[in-house]
Amino acid sequence: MPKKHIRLTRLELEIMRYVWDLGEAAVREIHEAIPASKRPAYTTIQTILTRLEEKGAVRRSRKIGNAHLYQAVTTRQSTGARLIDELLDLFGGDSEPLVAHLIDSGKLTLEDVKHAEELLKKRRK
Amino acid sequence: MPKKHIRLTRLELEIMRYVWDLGEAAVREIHEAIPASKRPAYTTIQTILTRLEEKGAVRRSRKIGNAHLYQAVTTRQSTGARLIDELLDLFGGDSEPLVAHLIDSGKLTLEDVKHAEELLKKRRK
DNA sequence: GCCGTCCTTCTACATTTGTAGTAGCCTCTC
DNA sequence: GAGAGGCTACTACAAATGTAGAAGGACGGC
Repeated sequence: MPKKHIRLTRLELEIMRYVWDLGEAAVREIHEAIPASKRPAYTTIQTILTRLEEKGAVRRSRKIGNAHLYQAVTTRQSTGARLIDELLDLFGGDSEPLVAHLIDSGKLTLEDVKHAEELLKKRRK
Repeated sequence: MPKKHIRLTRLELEIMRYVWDLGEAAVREIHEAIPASKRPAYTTIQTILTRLEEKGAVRRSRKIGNAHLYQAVTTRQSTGARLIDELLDLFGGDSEPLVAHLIDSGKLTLEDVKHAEELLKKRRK
């Protein structure tokens, strides 16, 4: 069975994004992928990856040369789902404010909505 | 001008929820409003409120007897908006996965979607 | 086979966060 | 106006988080 919940910190989440995006990543790849302006030291990334490994969010998949490659264990979906649920709590479980903000900030398109509607109808059956 | 960003921790956010819900709240009110099973010590709430005050998220509005009443400075909306945006970053700015999860977990109704659609159409003009 | 690189592993440490006790100051009630 | 009870202000401290240096091992090129 899957781990209860893995609580990731902001920085950990930030690093996870790269792991998810890259599929499989070495410390150096992640380090270089981070915009120079906010790039932490190489060893900082390493430390975080080690902690992520301890938390069970990533695992070492294989080695290339003497470098480890890390791979996500937790999916972006499930991690995101938890965060969304937490966010909803903030609004007492009502998703309306959330959707409203997405629209206000132009992140939710009409197309997205149509798609959502379809999903909903399909689901209803 | 408003503070750059106020970064609230999980517990702080939890407490803010009560402040928002109650409009104006004393430490004791919040303390009692929290379900006994997860209720921290009275002074813990107090500490958090003091920190929230330092961060500029709440302010002391007035006193009742010798107790301070706290009031939110930051709105639930703006705080939520920031969190949503952070969440979106996780998905590379694509709100689809977010909406999909809302639907999967039954939090987004067809009615919500219709409403969103209207908003969008209005906004497009 | 040797050397420079690069990677890992360990260790360190300041801050932030969660959690709460203590002491003393008000206030309301007699 | 004296006492009880509640409230605040201070202090404390462990754990989590962000951040990184140092030391040494291994790999690839020559």
